[in-house]
Amino acid sequence: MRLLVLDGNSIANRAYYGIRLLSTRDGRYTNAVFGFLNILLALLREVQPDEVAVAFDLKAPTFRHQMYDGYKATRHGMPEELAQQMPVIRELLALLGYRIVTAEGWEADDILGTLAAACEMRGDACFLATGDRDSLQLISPATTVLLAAGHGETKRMDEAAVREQYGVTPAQLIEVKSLMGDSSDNIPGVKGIGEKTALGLVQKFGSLAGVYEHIGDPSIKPKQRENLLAYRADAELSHVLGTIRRDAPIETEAGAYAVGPGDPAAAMALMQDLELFRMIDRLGLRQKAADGAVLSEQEAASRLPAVTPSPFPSGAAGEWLLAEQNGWFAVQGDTVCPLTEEELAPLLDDPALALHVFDSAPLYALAMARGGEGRAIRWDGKLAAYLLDAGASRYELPRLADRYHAEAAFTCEAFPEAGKLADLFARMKQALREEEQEVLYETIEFPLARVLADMTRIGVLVDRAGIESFGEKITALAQEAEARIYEKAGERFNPNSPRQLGEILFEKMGLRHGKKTKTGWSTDAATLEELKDEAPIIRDILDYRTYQKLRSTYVEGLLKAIGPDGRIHSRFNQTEARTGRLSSDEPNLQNIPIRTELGSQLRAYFVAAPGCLLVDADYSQIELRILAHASGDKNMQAAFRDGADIHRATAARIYNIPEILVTPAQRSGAKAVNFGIMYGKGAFSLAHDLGVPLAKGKAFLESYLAAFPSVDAYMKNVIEDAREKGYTTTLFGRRRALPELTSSNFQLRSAGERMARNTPIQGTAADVIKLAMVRVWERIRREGLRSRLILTVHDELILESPEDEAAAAARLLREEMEGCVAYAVPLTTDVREGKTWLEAH
DNA sequence: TCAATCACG
DNA sequence: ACGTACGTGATTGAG
Repeated sequence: MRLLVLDGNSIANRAYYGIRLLSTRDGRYTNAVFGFLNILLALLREVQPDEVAVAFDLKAPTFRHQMYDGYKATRHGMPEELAQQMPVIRELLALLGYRIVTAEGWEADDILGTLAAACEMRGDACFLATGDRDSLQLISPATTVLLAAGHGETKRMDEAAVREQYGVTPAQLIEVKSLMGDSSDNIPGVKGIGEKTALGLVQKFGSLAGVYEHIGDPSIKPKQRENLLAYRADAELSHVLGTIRRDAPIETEAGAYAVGPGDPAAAMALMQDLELFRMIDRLGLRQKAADGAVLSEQEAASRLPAVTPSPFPSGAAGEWLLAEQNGWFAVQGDTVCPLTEEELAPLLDDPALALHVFDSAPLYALAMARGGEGRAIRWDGKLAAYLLDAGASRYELPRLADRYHAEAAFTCEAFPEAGKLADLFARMKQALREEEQEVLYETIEFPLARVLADMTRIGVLVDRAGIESFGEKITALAQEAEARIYEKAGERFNPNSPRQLGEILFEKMGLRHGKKTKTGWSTDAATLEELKDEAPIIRDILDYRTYQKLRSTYVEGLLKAIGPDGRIHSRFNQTEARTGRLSSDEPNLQNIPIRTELGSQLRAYFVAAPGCLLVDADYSQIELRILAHASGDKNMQAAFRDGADIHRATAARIYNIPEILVTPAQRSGAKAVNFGIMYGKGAFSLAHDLGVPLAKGKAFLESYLAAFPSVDAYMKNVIEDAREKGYTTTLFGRRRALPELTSSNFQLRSAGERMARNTPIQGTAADVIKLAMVRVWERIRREGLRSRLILTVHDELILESPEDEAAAAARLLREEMEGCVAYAVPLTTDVREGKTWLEAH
């Protein structure tokens, strides 16, 4: 017989802190629930128990509380985000058939101790799962502790492991703790005695009592002896407080904790409500719920026409749904037709068909690869899903079906039955209408998919030989810097490893360390920059990092990505960024260096095809202009009209002086606030960036907000509005859910507030350039031009144009970009032409 | 697989 | 008292 006992509170705590905060669309937190189930599944796999008990603390004061009032007084209260999830965890466990054990006035670890003792009496094996090291005292030949380590992993602790780690027996851990105390449990211990000393004493004298029997022993230092005698009462009280009890009033009979059938259907419904769709299958709930409902399944089957895959009918017409689920399937009514790519490609431009698809991007790519355009594609469920929840990490049919409660049972193995896809699509269309995102969908998001597919297909030409020779130069520079590093460090190590680098700089060389990271001292550029006057090696490390980055990410990364046509065909992802921006990958062409002279040389190798020019246009200060418009701030709007230089004009308004008198420091201060204001930057970091005292940073921020009062009001309003609604919107109606805004956790809430400030601005800028892209692409086509849209970098569009067409293309680009919206301040662009990206930008 | 770092807007 | 700027993607090292 094997009994598994979980310390429910402790495991929930581990689960909560081990997994980033997850929430449902309507803002209920689920990370602890999810993490708890993860850990439970791992435990079941490892222990293979015959019985399972889950112990929870009851909130009432415990037995040990009553004995010592201060006990646990300093333990932090459970965060609200976790507290909310505790009853859910308990409910779910019960629905899964597990027995929950509590006892009024007793703590979970006392229940663990009691069950372990009962197992020992019977000769059964007991496994205690907890994150609390106190439970190690319960270890015996029959009792093993599985210490939760995070990420569902556990560390198996038995007698040998305790002896190896602490050099004492499990029972002696109580003696150790009564000497050293435990501040998190408010167990006082003996002042001046820490873990090392306590372990040493117990190893030598066996127990607390043994220590006092040999209090005169010469190995005890006089100061320690004095403390031991002075705090003897604390030590003895600690011994009582630290001993886990084994006599809690709970059921201990064999068989009392057998796992019951539970209620799989209700458990599944709860998991769906919590949007933990993956977990449903991992727990095998779908099967169990189905087994329990055989009758209704049969009834359902008798009502629905039996659906068998059939070939796509020749001459088919009208609306078909199309989605990929281990192969492509077309669906119409009750008909389901599997399709190979060969069969599918011609359908994508069939004038008789209207295809409502899930994920149009690969379909456009397929159509274009065969010379088509994908004209039959009329609607894309993946884009709808993105607009309905930009926060989701992935968009997949099975989980969407669950989320929208389409009466679907999509599985990963087979395509859903006919009708279910239609149900899901209909619900998403309805939701788009209700959220007033239809216009955004119709005019921007849907038509953009084809534009992006076209950009990927065309790609951008690069000068391979140029990149290679740049690479050789950089490699040589990197090797030289590396040699200087080894020479100055006096040894060889891997300078790419922040850990090894930290050891050299902060331990061996004794440089003062700044911020810490999770794994050691930070060695990032900002930290090293502060040290560069203290040791010459710093310059070499910073240089090495620069060269290494250029070589690995850019030179090697780009060379790997060049296609047989000499061009790089990056993807432009439409459902990745939560603000509505596009992202680019394989390779990312939106982070090609420009800020340094050396790095920007790479842009010379992005070139126009022979006989062509690159025509590059970028919006000037689009986000600040959107802020000026959205806030309605007349002063900021005037600043944009007044000056060629917005930061100078801003400074002039802050100080109420003519632009000509603005000093460089005033201008750079204004620039920093202009950007900081959109991100929710505080006085602290503003002051830090400007290198001025905190008070000065504060004053700067205040004068700024006084000079632009409507900006101040707008920012406050946008946060408040998002808090009430639970989401924020762009000027085009794009949404982003922000459940963080109602968190009781200061850090989370603050982060939410910064997102609420920034998303409407960044997102609106994304809406604008996306609209411009659609218009540019369609106009080029309409006018029969040979220019092609090839790149976009957030506020920048690049065309590749035949030389004789470049001037017209430049005009078109400017007109469409500047003219696609009419805001209170004009959106202006800088347009340039050149043979390379370096020249054109 | 995650953390640290750094490239861009 | 908190802890200090939004949004991405690629590479590297290390558990």
